[in-house]
Amino acid sequence: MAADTRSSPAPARLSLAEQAADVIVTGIYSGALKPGARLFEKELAQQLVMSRVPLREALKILEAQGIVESIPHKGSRITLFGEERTGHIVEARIALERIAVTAAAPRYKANPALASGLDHLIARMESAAAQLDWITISKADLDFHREICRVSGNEIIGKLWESLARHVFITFGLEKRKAEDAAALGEQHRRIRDLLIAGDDVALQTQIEIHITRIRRRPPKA
Amino acid sequence: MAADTRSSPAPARLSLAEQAADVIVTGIYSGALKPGARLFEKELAQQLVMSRVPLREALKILEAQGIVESIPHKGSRITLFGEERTGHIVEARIALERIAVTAAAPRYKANPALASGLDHLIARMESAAAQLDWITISKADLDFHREICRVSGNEIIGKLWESLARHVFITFGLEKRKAEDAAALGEQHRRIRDLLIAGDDVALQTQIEIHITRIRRRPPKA
DNA sequence: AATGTGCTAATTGTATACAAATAGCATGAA
DNA sequence: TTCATGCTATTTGTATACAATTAGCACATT
Repeated sequence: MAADTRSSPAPARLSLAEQAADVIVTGIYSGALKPGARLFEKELAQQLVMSRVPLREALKILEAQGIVESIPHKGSRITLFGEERTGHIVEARIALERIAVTAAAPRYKANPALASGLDHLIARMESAAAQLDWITISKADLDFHREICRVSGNEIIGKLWESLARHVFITFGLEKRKAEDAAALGEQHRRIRDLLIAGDDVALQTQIEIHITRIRRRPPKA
Repeated sequence: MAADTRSSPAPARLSLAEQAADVIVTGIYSGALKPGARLFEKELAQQLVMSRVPLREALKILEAQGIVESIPHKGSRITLFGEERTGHIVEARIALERIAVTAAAPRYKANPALASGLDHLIARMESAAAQLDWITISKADLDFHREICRVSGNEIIGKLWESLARHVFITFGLEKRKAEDAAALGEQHRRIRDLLIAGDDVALQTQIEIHITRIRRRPPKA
């Protein structure tokens, strides 16, 4: 059999608990699960077609990441995402991504071929933007930044990013979406890509901050 | 009955899984569990006097935080803490704590009474230092920085800190300990405390970086 | 000898069953 | 009416039992 036809089973690289965590987060993104809502284990488990054991593992993961808040013997609820929290997420994101690009830039400069990973994600982002497929846009956007973290080689930043990315993803779901925003994404990310290859750290720092902050206060003229 | 005599049971603010996670991390700190070692669920569970269910929840938490690495159907092992990783932890810590102090400083300046929380922790740190009680020193040290995160009001930073703090704690356990280091801790932290109340952000930024970096390259003269 | 194959033991993954704690409501007394 | 008390139903927490996957070893084949 051919080596990479990848037929049926697919070795399952993610545990059931992690898959459940993803489904829950996507549910929050899509609005099916609302911030502040209580999560009943039995109910959620049968919705996800699994028993309570792996579901509880998923809840523990999400609790460690701050997506869910639990009180022993009282249950879990989805963390509230207010104005203030959204601001905190942006702040943390800027801090994290600044280190990531600073560490990654020399590697991209030394080996520009690494940028192909970013190019693929930009392409995916743009094709999704053409159809206003927001969830694919959001995921590709976060994957772009995850890729930078990966290339940076700093695994700690990578782990922290995994937590933060879920928060960012959820805020993406909460935003009002405008077609013009989608159209601008490709250019935004391409600029970051180019600065990474150029290795211009100073420009990167400001560009990252603009890019992350952009979403909230957009220019008046559009 | 008197309101705060807090007799026997104590409402259990932490789930068994979270307690288990703490015990495991402390085990790594103390050297009982070694980085790279595989963790067998059955064995660990009976050592901690619990069943595999809450233990697995603990492992999921630790995996989300990067303390443990798991592969489905193959098991979990403690993440390796090499030179490189230690450096990454320091980098991430500087980035996180910089935002924390920047956000917290105005609050300390506006309300200096908040600093009493820090003072208590410094006191605990110094009394532990007098006896070279390293684990208490380490915990108080991290509690000091956790307190700053708390006062900053940024809950995202708080969550990320919880992950990072466990890494830092473990590196504390791996360090060679010298009495002179213990003696210097009080002064180090008191300086940060003072700058927070003064609200001097620029000085704080450099002081935090020095403080965090200190541990690794110490001055030649002592 | 080297390699491949099948069996067995060990380990992880999941479901079910049961214990403990909580919350809501009804009941009753002040 | 208001507050306290106790019962019941719901929900979470944990243990045990079983299924599925993996790893190691013996054995056979080339």
